[in-house]
Amino acid sequence: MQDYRIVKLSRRERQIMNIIYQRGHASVAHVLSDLPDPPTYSTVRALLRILEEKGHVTHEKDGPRYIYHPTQPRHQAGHFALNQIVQTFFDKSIEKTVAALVSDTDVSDEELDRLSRLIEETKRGN
Amino acid sequence: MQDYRIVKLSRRERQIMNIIYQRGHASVAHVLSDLPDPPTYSTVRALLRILEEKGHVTHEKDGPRYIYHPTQPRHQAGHFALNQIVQTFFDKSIEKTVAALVSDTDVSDEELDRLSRLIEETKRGN
DNA sequence: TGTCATATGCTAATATAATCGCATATTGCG
DNA sequence: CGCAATATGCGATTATATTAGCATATGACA
Repeated sequence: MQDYRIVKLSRRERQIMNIIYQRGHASVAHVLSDLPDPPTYSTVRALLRILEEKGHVTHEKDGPRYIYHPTQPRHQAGHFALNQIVQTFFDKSIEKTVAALVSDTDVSDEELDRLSRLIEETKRGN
Repeated sequence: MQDYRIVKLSRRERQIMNIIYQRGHASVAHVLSDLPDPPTYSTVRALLRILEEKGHVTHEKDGPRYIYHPTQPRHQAGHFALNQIVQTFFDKSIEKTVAALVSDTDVSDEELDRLSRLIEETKRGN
């Protein structure tokens, strides 16, 4: 995986990147409001500055404020993160991972139907 | 989720926990051999000591050496980590997550068949 | 049984992360 | 226009993580 840098993030950096990925993009105020044990506004800005220096995010101006975007596309980061989980907790088994996903909470029958269809389509694609 | 503490792990702590979860349990030497940019043996021991103080691992004696085990069960930690990913990168959608899983690499038709069966069984369980 | 290889116990130093404060700029609006 | 609210720029401090070294114990085996 090209962007192995993501595993080197510190605790706060990681939390912030998660917030930005979850929202797609975010202002300082957004990040602050989503952070657990939130520090001050200044602190968040400092961390975003560092993340930008390291190349994990960029910012654009939206009127008076900065909006931060991840540099690595969401789907790519998602794939990477997901593979990590599969390796670490599910013996590299997609099946075990899916089992955990569907066993989890209230997965509706409609959702399960969509999953069936998804897998059938994948089969045909092969 | 009860064990929200896991998100507070530092970079090295996280790496070490991942190794222990991947292996199930591990000695200092195991952890050291799996760590990227490996530090010294002493360093790994210090980190394991800290993880034990914080309650993330325990150790048992295996002859002359310590074997470290996670305190939170693997499946539980896996569920938690997986949910985080689903929330952060896949809009809380199980379907999108599974799509990423099966689109990824070389998923065999046999694997896809097993997935189909798994989902059918889940439906019946509902 | 003596000795080498490999453990742990404990302590201390250094590097990095996390935090905040003050000065200054910009926007929106009465 | 002028002012309150909300930004950013920059610098400095404190907390935490990361690292390593030395002394000592334990096990395997020639």
